[in-house]
Amino acid sequence: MAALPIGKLAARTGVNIETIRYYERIGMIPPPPRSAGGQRRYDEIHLRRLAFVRRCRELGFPLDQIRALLDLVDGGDYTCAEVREATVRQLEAVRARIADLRIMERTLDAMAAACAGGSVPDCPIIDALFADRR
Amino acid sequence: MAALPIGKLAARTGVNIETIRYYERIGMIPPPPRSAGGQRRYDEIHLRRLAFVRRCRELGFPLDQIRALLDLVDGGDYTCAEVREATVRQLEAVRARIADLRIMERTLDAMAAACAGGSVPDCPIIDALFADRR
DNA sequence: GCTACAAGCTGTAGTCGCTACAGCTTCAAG
DNA sequence: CTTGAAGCTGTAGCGACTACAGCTTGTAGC
Repeated sequence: MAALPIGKLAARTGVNIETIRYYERIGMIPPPPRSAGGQRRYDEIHLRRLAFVRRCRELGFPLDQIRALLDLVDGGDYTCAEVREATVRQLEAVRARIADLRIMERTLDAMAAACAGGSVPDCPIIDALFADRR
Repeated sequence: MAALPIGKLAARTGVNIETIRYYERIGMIPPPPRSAGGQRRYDEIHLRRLAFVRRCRELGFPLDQIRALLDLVDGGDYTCAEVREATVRQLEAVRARIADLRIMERTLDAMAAACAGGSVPDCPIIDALFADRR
């Protein structure tokens, strides 16, 4: 029924056209059938799958993990535990990244606070950046 | 006095050898003098400068911003306000990134909580990933 | 002085996840 | 039937490294 050209698929999933073609090239999504003239024609299954990839990307999953997830789903014999495993691992990765960034944030904030921001050439930020850590 | 070969510089700054050569190639650090046989020999000035770059990278500054910062310092006529500007902008970038990641964190956490993790093949995480946002 | 072998050299290619062309062809509305 | 939007392939670029391969140099111990 719905035979979406790539532009419509892009509009409906929020995934860039170039990115869709890229995903196909690297095997993230299956190659769709083509029109007589060679243009890609997508259906609801492609839409669902691409939306899944998009959703995972928004949650920070790397492409190879998404591929693994899709393989699980495609296999049909996946267990909830396997999926939960991947999710928890990703959650931990996100938390680790946040922890890193929070250190950066505190340091930058302290540096900005130490600096009056005047037109004097002697800046405590530069001093801090040049200072040896540890 | 101190004529450090690249390996020692790497050890003292915590910057990978390959990365040091890369920084030189892209003009982040000046090319050092060479030994008779063509090997790089660094001094304290190089050490300080590389440590500065390292410190900025740890704080998440992109290389071109670090370059701008170094240009400011090299010019000698920088003002505290300019440096503070760059720092505050970087702080904002870090905070924006944290905000993004916290959304991911909450979503992943909710998904993991919704999932019992049993060996049943019907997984609420997969359902959530396939569900339309909005 | 000689011998090992650690350390350094250059240049190129790969990583991740896209994004941006150039130069062409096809589709679909009027 | 025309026209302009949309799609096609293939390649190259981004940022910030990292990892070779295949060679040369430096240096410590004898």
